[in-house]
Amino acid sequence: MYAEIALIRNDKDTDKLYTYGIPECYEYDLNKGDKVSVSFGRGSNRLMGFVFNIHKCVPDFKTKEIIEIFSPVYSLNEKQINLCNWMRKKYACTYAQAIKTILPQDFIRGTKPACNTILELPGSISSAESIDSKIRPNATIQKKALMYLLENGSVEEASLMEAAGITRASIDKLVGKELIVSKRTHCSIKSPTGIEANADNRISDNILCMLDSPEREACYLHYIDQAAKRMESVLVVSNEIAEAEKLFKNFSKKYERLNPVLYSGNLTISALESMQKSILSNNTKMVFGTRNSVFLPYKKLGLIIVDRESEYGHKSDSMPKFHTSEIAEFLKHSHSARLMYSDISPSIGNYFKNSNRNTLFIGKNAEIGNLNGISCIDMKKELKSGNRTMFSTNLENKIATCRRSGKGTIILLNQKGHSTSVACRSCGYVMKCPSCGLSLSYYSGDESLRCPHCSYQIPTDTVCPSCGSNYYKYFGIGPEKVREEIEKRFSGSNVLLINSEKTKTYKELQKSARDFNSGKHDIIITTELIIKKNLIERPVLFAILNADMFLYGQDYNANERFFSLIRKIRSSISNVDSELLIQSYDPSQMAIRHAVNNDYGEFYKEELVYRNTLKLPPFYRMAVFHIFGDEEKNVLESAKGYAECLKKAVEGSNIKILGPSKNNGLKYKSKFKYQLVAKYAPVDIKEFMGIIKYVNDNKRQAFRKLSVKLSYDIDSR
DNA sequence: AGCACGCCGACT
DNA sequence: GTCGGCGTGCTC
Repeated sequence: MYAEIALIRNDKDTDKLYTYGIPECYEYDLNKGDKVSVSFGRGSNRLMGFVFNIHKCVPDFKTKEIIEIFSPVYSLNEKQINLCNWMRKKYACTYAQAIKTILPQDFIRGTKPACNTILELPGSISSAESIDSKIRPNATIQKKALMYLLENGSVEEASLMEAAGITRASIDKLVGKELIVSKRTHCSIKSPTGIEANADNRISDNILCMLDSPEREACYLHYIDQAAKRMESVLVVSNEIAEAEKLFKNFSKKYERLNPVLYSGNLTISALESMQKSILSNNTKMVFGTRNSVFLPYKKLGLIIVDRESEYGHKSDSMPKFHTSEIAEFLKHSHSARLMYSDISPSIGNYFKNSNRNTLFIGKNAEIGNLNGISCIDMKKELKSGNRTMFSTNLENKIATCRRSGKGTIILLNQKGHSTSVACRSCGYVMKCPSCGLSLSYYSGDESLRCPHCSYQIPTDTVCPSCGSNYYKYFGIGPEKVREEIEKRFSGSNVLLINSEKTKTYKELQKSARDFNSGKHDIIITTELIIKKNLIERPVLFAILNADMFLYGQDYNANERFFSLIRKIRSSISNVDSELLIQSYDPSQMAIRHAVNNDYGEFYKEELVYRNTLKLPPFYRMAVFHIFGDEEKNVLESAKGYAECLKKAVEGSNIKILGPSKNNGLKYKSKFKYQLVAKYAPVDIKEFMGIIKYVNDNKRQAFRKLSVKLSYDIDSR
């Protein structure tokens, strides 16, 4: 009998199945999906691997034998093996990357054996003297091990390793010298891959739920009940653990009989093991978690809910860069499960996909939140009437009224610092970050200039470094400047500035919200941070000082994000006396218009036209390649080489390659990073995957030699 | 990642 | 003739 094994190595060269012989003593115990260890290469290094196939046909090359089988708690089940094969194609990733994504790290490292290895002394050794005569006098550990065997008779390998402090490799050597006899017992735990759910072939239609709480929860309950009645499992995937915890708390009482669990990344290995066992044995039929919970070994899923589908948290940032919804679609097919997406403002891409199917849309025109009034101010008119400040007359009056009536004000700004750029009025020199090339923001607190992207920071200079004049000017509105203005205009106001630098934890954010709700502060200047968490309780005036700042981003998602932001503001409002005011220099922009009318359908229609004419997703797809490393010269050279090879490979096709360009993210992983973007039509995906494979094979050695690394996202959004 | 093999120049 | 440095390619 032979097993085809995927090896766990960080190497694309060995990304294929290797055939190993199955020792006779293991033939009964070994199952597809089991974790094993094998020797690989000329050295005697052991590797972990997973069995992808078992067969009888004798290969026409030499084979080695499997060394050890591990406990079935670490195994992949049939569906997970199918998922691995699918991910390898879909994301152009390796077996090892797919397996590492599916199984917790601890399971790949874990070494609980499936079969016990029993060790004892051979008949020729019966006394301490005979041990001394067979080993060298300075081999203290070997002596300790043999003495332990002499005293205890037959022992398990693990207990000898612990008692004598001896490694497995040394035991192997002693076995080879016939100083120890090794015997294996049969596996006591049966592998769980045996019984598979009988999938009926009826793939039900998706559900897209656009309801806001509490109707949203009621909708979940309805479909969970249906699945529970059929004795099927339910998976609820949230974008972040706090959200998953909230749902878990709300739902777990009602569904105690389904033994609900909360799955998170920071569980201990023993907790993970017992959770896996409970899901495998179909004892646990309800799981709440973040994106990784889609990889648990479900027996028969009846319902998958992807909660807050449009949020970033659903996308993985390490290879393979999967999105929860992609894996959920796979699960839907392999389990014949129902799949529900839920978001008050679904992503354009997902809405588009589901519009072309028989998806059941729920709550398309549902009310969102309790907004009392929404208005839009044309700042061009303000300019004409002589108001050159950042506050329209209307806004200024409203803030004053709010202060008198005890209403709070929240000013939304997606900027940092005091001023977003600093330039010399005399020569036009603009202060820029030397590594990112972005305009430096001015921070009034410590009189510093900082890069909005990296950690670059310098003290403010009094003279221009280019021409020496002292005509510096600060452009662009940052939160610090807004605070100055407010304190000038509304004396006695207590302004709170919330940003991601000062408010790092959820607790700090909660405290800020409490202070605001209690009236300790009457005005907050913040990013969208506080809205997402639904922490505001008192009646408020929301003000967006400059909607154009959100809309003129270089990102094609800007419209979508702005529209979604307004929906979230609506949803976060629990108090009926709240209102929203949007200032813009061009209020006729369609994202603003539809956001004011709260009309997703119309927004979607118009946005789709725009995406289509500009050949953007969902009509075209973007793949992003990151080339990174610690030596800039090597990284740049590699990026250029990769781009050249890629461009040559796509010649004659409809695929377009942009770049390489410098990218400033990823500062914690590598010092330098360059980025390539490929734009392709969905019909060209097969051709494109072939090209990626070809280019990667071509460039692998060059990258390795220069210690440059590559990661990519085939379908970025 | 490590190991072997093959090619080539240097040195006995 | 043979030793060793280095680049390349394979590992079931």
